Amino acid sequence: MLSAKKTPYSNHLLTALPRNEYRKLLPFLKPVELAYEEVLYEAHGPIRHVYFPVDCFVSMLTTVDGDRAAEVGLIGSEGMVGFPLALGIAASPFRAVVQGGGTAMRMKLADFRREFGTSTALRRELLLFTHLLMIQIAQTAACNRFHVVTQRMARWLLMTRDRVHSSEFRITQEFLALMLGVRRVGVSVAARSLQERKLIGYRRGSVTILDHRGLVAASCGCYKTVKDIYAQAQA
Amino acid sequence: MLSAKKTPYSNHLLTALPRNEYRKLLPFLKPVELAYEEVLYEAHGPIRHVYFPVDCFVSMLTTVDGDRAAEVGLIGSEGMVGFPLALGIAASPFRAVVQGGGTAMRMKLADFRREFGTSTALRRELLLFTHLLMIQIAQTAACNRFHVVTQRMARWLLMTRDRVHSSEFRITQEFLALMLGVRRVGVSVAARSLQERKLIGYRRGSVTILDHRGLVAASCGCYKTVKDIYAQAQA
DNA sequence: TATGCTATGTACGGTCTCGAACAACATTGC
DNA sequence: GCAATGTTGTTCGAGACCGTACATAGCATA
Repeated sequence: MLSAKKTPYSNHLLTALPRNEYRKLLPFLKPVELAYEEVLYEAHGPIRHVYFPVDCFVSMLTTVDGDRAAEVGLIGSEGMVGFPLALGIAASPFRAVVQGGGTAMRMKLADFRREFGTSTALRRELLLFTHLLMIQIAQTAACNRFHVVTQRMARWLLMTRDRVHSSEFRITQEFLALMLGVRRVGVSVAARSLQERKLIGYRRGSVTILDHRGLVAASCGCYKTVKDIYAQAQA
Repeated sequence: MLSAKKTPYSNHLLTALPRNEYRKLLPFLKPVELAYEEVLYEAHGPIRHVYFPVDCFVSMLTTVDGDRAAEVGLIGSEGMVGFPLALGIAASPFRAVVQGGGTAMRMKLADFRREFGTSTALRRELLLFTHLLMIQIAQTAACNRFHVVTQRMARWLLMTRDRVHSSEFRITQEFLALMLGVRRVGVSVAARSLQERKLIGYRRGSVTILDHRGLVAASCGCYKTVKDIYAQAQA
């Protein structure tokens, strides 16, 4: 563990609800510890619980050609894993894998459906979040098309930082390569490039962002574009 | 015009509605002719009308780095342009450009909002479509990462065929390059490759799919993956 | 301390795509 | 007919990334 104390952060979707609606949900929310690499949903698999990340975050992966996979979206405390339920779908189109281990608030499918049906505020929040996630995915599509590994890696590190609320986090180059859909060698080279520019530091299995602004400059505009849209929508 | 007669096709979202709900919408639906390259929404621009394509189709484009753009999704008669309204958002995150000119049913924003609020079936259909579009966008993200121009071009041609319900359609290599986010030269080479394999034919500004199955084989699996998901969901 | 296992570094030739420039051809209007 | 415009074909060197293989370094356990 990198920090001894629990982070004071909570889930943004929940805290944005009116107080009485939030109270109404509380009995059905159960804090759970999610472990690194834990699979919450398989691709096309059933959604039995929804998760509101608190200090962890989750990758959404799409598979192509049977085996290869690429990350299409990242969900942290700004959202909910299980968003397809907001569209009335109880199956996850993507594989959902826990990246940064930590706490999340979990709710059973049946409870969620009932509360979702009765809470206008929850519906509004969740549909807005789904909209934002869609934008993130679309930006990833364009980003994958135009930007080089180093830029995409910088973007990923920044997005992760925003979701774990920490400049240091555990991640191996191998895993990062899986997320970015490139060879580990590519990550290795990109990481060294960022390190030589003193933007990040890394040791076996963990990365530290040393120069946030520099890293933003080294990343593609996709980071800032999406972040600004999120910030504006959730203001 | 490639065909003298009007196609008998209609919009799937509308025809899937219960008859009485469809009748209720009819007074507010106005058929309009959409022209090639017409811009329905600017990126981040307001949505003043929604469009249910009948025999035309529309590209959703995301901009990066200020100028470059890439297509992230294609909407035809299986859906509705203006889907963000289903999520309660009246601004389009993407630029929406008419690709294949033709007919669409248009509805004013205020009318749509009112009907959307009262029709359970319309809500369900639209949310399902939004879910499918999300999957298409995510698949595009992965596809952009892993597949070469020829495969992606084959996929695009097949997706377009499905949406215009015709094996021949007007498209220049220049425009196709914009959609795929590559140079025109890349499209030129890919097109010739497909032509030499007798999968497509093309002349100045128009393409014909000669061998559908062969083209599917030449495309990446992304085409079939997404198509199967659409087919299953709309069965 | 020795032994594995995991994580990272480095090297190689090959392929795809890039940006740029120029040539050839088709279509339209004068 | 000619000129202007729009569409497609071809070439060049450069760069990014691929797949693969092998070497080194950190960490855990016995």
